[in-house]
Amino acid sequence: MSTSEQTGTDATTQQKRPAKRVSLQTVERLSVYRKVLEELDRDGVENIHSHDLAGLVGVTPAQLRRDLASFGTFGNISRGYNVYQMSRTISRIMGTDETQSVALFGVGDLGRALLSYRGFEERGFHIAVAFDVDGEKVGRVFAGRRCYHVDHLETVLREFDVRMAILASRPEGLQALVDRVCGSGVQAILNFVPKRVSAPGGCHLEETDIASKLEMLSFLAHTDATAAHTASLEPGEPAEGMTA
Amino acid sequence: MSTSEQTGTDATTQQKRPAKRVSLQTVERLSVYRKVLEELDRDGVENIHSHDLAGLVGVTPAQLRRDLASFGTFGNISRGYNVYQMSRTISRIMGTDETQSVALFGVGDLGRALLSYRGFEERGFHIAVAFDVDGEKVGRVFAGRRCYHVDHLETVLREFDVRMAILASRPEGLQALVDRVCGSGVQAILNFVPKRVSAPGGCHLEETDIASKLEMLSFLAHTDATAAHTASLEPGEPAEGMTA
DNA sequence: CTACGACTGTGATTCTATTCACAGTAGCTG
DNA sequence: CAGCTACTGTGAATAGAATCACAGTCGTAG
Repeated sequence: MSTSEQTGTDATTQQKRPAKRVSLQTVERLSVYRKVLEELDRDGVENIHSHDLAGLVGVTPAQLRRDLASFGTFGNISRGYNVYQMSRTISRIMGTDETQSVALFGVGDLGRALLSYRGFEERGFHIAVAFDVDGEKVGRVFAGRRCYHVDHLETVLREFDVRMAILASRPEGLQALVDRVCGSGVQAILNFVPKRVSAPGGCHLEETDIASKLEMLSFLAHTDATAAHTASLEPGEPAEGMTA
Repeated sequence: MSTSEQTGTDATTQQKRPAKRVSLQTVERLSVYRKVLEELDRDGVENIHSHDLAGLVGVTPAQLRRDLASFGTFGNISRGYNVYQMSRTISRIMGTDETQSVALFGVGDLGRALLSYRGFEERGFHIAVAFDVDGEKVGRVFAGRRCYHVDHLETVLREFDVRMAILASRPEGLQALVDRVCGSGVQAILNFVPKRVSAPGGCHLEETDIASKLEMLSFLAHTDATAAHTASLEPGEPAEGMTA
């Protein structure tokens, strides 16, 4: 939403490669493909056809093929896609073929959980440093990562060559934090704090509101508990006047 | 995908109320609207126009109006929408106007973080019970919630009248767990475990893969670091042969 | 060596979501 | 009380994503 501005004033107009514009939904699916492909690779599968892989990840074969085709030609006809190769290629597309340093802001309960989450390393991310404002936490080491005071983020971020950040702090002053972080070379931010912030141009920001997911699920559960998939309000409440 | 079948053979063909089909994206936005509306309500704002609210949440006024209109008529012309009323109405639509009991599976780092997360209660969710398989954890109380052994989930879930569940366990045997949970009256599951599972009919399942979000951000950061928004593969790697 | 079967990549099509734009109306002003 | 302003709700238009369906190709089998 905040990441979709970008006027089409692309300098290099005459490109050889397809260079299509790729939707975020495609990228999201790519991530799933890669996850499944790695499992397949571990199981020793070498090649797979589009409709088999599509079945495993829960999309249509056509969609899978189109997703992949946005990045060029992948598959060998009548042998399908090479599992290992394709997994590597997707990693390269996403920039996760080499481990990237990530900074964590906020060493509360969630922050600590993220620090000890094993899933990041094997997906190409390494939380290199943590930040907090709490004097109790600053200076300590959590799961192998030192916690610095937010005041020094500019220096520390550059020192560790951090390009991505995760926000798991208190909501107070979050926007100011985002601005500073973006100003220090961070290009992408994953925000767990349930507070709306916006990133300056050139920096991508992704919200992850856990409670919001629950709300969606609650809606789904409630709606098809009553009507099958039609949601309407009971006729008794058109939200009138009440203007104090 | 699995929730979009439903032929239009609606019994009550002559409905007064709109009863349109609502997309998940709309619901996701509703959740954001409500969050912002509650902030506004706390700040004492009583009414707001579509374009002001739209500006705050980052959508177009037209989209906001249409989202709301899928559920009936909300707004007072030339006074806009009543903040408090609308917030309540959205809660009612999502079924979060009354607190719902949620079960947590897996009391690892993430599970404990979720247990101590304060955001749930104020959004209408209460993690009532926790489950684990670890003998060290079963029987203990975490942040006020008792941890039961997964073996007894059927009894405990019914006892606490749980309709929603959060998965934060180990990936082993996850599908079996999902099946049992769904068989015990749970209608919606939020899955944090990075493993693909499917829910039986009538039960909704939502994936939340944190690493996947980072991958998306990594992609975005890498692509507009090179070309503005066009992503292509370097010409050197068409993923040929290599079939061992 | 040739003919067949099956798969990928992609133009064309359908379906869905978003935006535009305006009719209709509530409140305000003089 | 009449006229004006500015808003909502919604039909129509547009943009975008998913699917269909087939041309072209590769491997295989006889």
